[in-house]
Amino acid sequence: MRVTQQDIARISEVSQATVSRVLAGDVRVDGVIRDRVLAVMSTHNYRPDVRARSLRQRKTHLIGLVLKREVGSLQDDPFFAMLIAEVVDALAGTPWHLCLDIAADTAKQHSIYDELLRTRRVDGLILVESEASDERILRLQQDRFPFVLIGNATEMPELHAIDNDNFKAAEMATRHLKDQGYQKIAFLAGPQNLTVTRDREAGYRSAVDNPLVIYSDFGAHSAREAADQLFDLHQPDAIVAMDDTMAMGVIQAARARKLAIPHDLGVVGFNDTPLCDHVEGGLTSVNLQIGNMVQWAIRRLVDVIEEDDVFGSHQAIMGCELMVRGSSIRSQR
Amino acid sequence: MRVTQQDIARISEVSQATVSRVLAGDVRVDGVIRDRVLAVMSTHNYRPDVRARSLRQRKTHLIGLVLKREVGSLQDDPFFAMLIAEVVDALAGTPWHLCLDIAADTAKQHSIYDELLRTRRVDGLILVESEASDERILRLQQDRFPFVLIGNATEMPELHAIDNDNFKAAEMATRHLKDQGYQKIAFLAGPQNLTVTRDREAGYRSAVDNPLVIYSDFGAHSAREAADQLFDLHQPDAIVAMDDTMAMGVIQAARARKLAIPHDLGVVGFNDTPLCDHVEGGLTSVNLQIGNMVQWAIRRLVDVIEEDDVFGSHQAIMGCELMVRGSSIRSQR
DNA sequence: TTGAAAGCGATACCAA
DNA sequence: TTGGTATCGCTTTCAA
Repeated sequence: MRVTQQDIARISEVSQATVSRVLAGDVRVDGVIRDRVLAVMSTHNYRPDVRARSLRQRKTHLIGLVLKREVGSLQDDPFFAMLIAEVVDALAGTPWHLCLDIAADTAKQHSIYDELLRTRRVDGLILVESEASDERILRLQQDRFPFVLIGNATEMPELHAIDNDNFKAAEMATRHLKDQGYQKIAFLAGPQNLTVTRDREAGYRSAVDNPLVIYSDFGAHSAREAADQLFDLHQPDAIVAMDDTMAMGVIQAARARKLAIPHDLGVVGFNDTPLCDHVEGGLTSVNLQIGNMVQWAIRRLVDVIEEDDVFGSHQAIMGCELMVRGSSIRSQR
Repeated sequence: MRVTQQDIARISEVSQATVSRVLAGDVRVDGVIRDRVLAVMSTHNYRPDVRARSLRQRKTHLIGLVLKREVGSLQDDPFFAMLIAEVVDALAGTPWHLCLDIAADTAKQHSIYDELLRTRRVDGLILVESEASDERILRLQQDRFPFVLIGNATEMPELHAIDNDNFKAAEMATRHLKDQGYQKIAFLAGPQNLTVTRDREAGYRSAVDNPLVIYSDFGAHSAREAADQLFDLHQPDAIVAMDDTMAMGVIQAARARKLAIPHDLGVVGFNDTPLCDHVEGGLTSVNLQIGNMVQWAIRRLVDVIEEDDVFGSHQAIMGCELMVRGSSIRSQR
């Protein structure tokens, strides 16, 4: 059997309570006793059982992240890779750990939320790609489960949330293409029901005279099909895509038609993923500072969890930066 | 306060033990009582507390995966993205959840193993990129912690492990280039101390007359530098790279030198990541069936955990397939 | 400063 | 078939 606090107490000839105090760093414990207990702990390689501790302290030190994606479609999405990487990085060295799940559809997501939160598997949740008006959010809020949102929550200022200035980001990307001399700039949007789509579309529209918008699912494949439609119907000379993967779809479609980038077609993506450097000449992309957003979100979430601060609220808007690369530099030609 | 089993018992006017039995689906419970209890549970939205259950059952239903990477370097590695995606996918719909951590160096990794396993945070561990001879493995084995290895463990047949036939995979990739008429095929290897490097190097050497090997760290950047060295010193006309990201480094170096792919340079990578389709013309790559490996590993791990089957052992070798794309098709020219 | 004892919320054994 | 009760390993009053 594994060694418990009870064992340490017996061997150290003190009470279990004292061992617990030593573990907690309680200053009231006599120095001599503390050293003795610590010595016994280390010789017996004792480590407290987090399961017991979780039960007693009502805290698992686990943070949940539920991805909303078709099973199997995750690998093709550098955004999620970045997101996960950033979360894991932010948690490294802290007492917090990440519990990662995936849910294909909304129904599945509901039950995962239940499994994670109602069963108290995790202490809090990071939500991405959720709509603030989402029924789930209301429920979490109502049950006072700690969570933070990465995304637009301006309509519900009482939520903890961080978002990009997606309007400005899209506007910036579009203006850049305009400045480079592109005339007919299209916007390859994501699913229409997402606020992130709506925000960016608005930013795009504000920068262009004759808006040309097409909606598409995420992923290179859907984007490629949408781009083909755009080429067939409207012959744009530049495309702002909702993310780098979709921009890759555009580039694939362009290659198939022998459209030269950036000469015949300018392309801008979002997220500034490693993909951008892999494209020949480079893919211009809007860096959304996902790392900073994640760090903010986690810090906020931990605060809420620790202080039971479910009522106070903060929201933040993260800045963004246009990373100009070859795919949009027409002026040099 | 949240509703406990005690509450359900009181409201249903039965003992807590009976509620527990209903929850466990114990057939001995009277149908009428069971229905009553279930009704009360559902009206009160009761969900058992996994923390209490974990303590009592000595099982958290959490599986640990510790990534060995510099903090911040994860995003650029589609292999890990695939790995994580596959694990999450494989776990979706099961009672198991993933606990994901990262450790920069070996020392950190040690302490994370301790934190995860000795504290009983997870029930078992999936190890990747570990060497079978690794001291950590001996310790885990000695402590009889459930774990499976994704990697070469032929030297320790008592371990649970699954691996590719890396020798054959590299041999296949190299022969393919030879068949395409490439004369001077170099091998861009990973860190020399990894068995995966050694296995693939051996496969490469077996297929080539004048081996030309250079070692490099993982990642596009290091690979690009290594490729530059190769070009400067040996002018190979084809390169087998240890993974797709490194192959991207090779491609970047080739672009800078105006080497046309596949005409002047043939390139093959490993892992068959989404990257392969993003490269113009496509990147030929060895598909290692990571999904199947992960599924095998998890199935095995769960078996070990559930049946306390720490002694019996199985190892498996996964097949592989060369996915031929444009980067290695010289013959058509 | 230390120890005894009461939980945390579940499971499972032993009687009835 | 059901209820009472010990137990999982730890934290935290309450006394001493």
